[in-house]
Amino acid sequence: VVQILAPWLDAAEERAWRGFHAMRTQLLARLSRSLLEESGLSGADFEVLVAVSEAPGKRMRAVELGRALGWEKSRLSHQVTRMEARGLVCREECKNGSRGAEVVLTALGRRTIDAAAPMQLAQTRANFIDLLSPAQLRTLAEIADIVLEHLEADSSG
Amino acid sequence: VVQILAPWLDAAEERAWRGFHAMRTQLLARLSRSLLEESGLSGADFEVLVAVSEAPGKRMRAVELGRALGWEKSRLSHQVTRMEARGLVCREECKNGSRGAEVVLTALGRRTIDAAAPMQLAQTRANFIDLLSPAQLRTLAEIADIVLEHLEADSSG
DNA sequence: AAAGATTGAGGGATCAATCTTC
DNA sequence: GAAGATTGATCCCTCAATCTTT
Repeated sequence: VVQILAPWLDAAEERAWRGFHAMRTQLLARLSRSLLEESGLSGADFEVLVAVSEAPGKRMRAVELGRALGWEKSRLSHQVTRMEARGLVCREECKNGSRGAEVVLTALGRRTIDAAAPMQLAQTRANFIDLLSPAQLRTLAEIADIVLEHLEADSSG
Repeated sequence: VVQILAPWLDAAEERAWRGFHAMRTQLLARLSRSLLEESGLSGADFEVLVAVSEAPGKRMRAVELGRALGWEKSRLSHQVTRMEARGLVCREECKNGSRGAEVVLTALGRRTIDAAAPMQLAQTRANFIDLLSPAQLRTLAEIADIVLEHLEADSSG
């Protein structure tokens, strides 16, 4: 979101913030581009397929899926509509009680995610994980924990 | 882009990658939401206003602006069209030679960015920078440098 | 009314095609 | 032809409104 807040940040702060901003932007662009080229999937498609393919029975209630991904229900609904049109998943009525739908992986969806996941992993390693030392990875995880904890506390408190 | 690549990542790698992914997503959501609520600007609006407002004469050639932001020309064109409709910037023909347009900050654009920038800085501090130690900021900057250098080398080589 | 889900509109990002000026 | 810029199509995301079932 931010570019130049320079006058009010010291040099070290600015370097960290700008770096984070640029890395976030460019790494995401790289990974989502390669995913799209190699597998024909958007990042959102991929996340849905991974979540559903790991669920027992390769099916998941829509409301659960939304929670797992941290998505709004309308976003999930639109996304599933697009993916259903392409044959990657289908909707089925929930077994017990008719309130709620389930998202079910199709055979095509299964094949697609099985082919895409190893490639995406390789890209993630090559462009990120394997470039960093164990200490750097540890610090990054710490940073994420701190920031996420703050965001949660702040929104629920 | 990625959620669960767990089987092929060790615990430390997974923690760092998942943490980065979640932090990237949620921090961006928080900052862009507060920017929109407080100033009526999207992240893209903000970046354009900051860049133009810092240029000499509060004006900037479109091609330069695109380079500075790392945007495609069509993205910039669409964005400027929307911002022009809202009166935040306007287009003018380039002084020397008629090839190329300039994007010029309007009085409204000036007022808007002057009001928005301090709030956005405060949000960035409160939700990110001020939560981290100098050592953590330093490591994050290092990580960003490594990853960005790799991405550049990889795309140009 | 509340929970689960869908829909439509509108901003946003990317791609391919186009147009103009040099 | 190449650089600078615009346009239209399409997908993605958010919001507000709606619909259904309990």
